[in-house]
Amino acid sequence: MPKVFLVKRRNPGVSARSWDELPDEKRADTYIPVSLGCLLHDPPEDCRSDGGSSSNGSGGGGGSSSSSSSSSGEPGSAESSLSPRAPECETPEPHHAVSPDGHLAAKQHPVARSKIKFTTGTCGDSVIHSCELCGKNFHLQRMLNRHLKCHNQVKRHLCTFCGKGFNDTFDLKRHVRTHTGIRPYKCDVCNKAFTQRCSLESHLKKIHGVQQQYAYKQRRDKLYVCEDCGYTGPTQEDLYLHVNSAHPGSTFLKKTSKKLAALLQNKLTSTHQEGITLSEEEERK
DNA sequence: CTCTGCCGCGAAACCTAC
DNA sequence: GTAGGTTTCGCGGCAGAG
Repeated sequence: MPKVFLVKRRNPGVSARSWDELPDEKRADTYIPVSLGCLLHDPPEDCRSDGGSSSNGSGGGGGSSSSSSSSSGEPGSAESSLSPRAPECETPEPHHAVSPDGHLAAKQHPVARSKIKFTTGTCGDSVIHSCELCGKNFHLQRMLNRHLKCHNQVKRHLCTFCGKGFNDTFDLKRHVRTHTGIRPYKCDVCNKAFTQRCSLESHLKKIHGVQQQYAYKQRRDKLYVCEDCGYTGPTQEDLYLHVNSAHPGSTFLKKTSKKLAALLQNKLTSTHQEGITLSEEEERK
């Protein structure tokens, strides 16, 4: 990645990974407090409902980014005023929870990183729905609705390990891998493993010179990952069978839609039956 | 039709070798 | 200090579930 993008001011002499030990005024101006204290002390329903009081500011803006802040509506100023630093509820201690499979949680301190990206305010030609907060336009109302979540201080999906909040379940799921150490994407060449596909692809390209055969934004073959043990399978059925046998109490099984579960169970029993009839036939021989 | 989960992209922050 | 690789995550697009 070109260093030209690394334009954020850093707090001299202080590792960003110990920001949570510093008072806010000593942090970089792009710091977004984790507000874990609030998360831990406030009733969860407050933190998890949309439109509630402030909690986690990450993603809500308030920082500066050189890359994409341009174009209509002065998004930078809009977001800055929108998201002043949230009232602090600092985390003096990492939340040492234990994951369902016994991982000691939060060996690392929770990290409040400033990942503020400004939107450009442009989104195609047929612009209809406009965000009043940052000026970004959307061609569909539902896209605007979803976008509005990113301005919301309250994150609906909280990490059980460190308390960090996310707008998206997948973002949370992806984040949790940093605690569980599950790295589903393995390099075939050197066996190094990564938590995200793009990390693997970046590695393959830079280290091994392997160019991906996918077009821009083309979806890759889905990899089904067991978040309990890191097992990966090529199909959902494969993963279901694994979880069913290895982690019967897994939330994955509860979350799997009844329709799909029934489908897979049918398939499972039918293959089981096939196996029985085959063995019976072999016995007759 | 809306909501939600998943995806890929891009970028900031971090790490480490030199 | 610099360069380059890695980690992490914000967010728009898309597709499936409800």
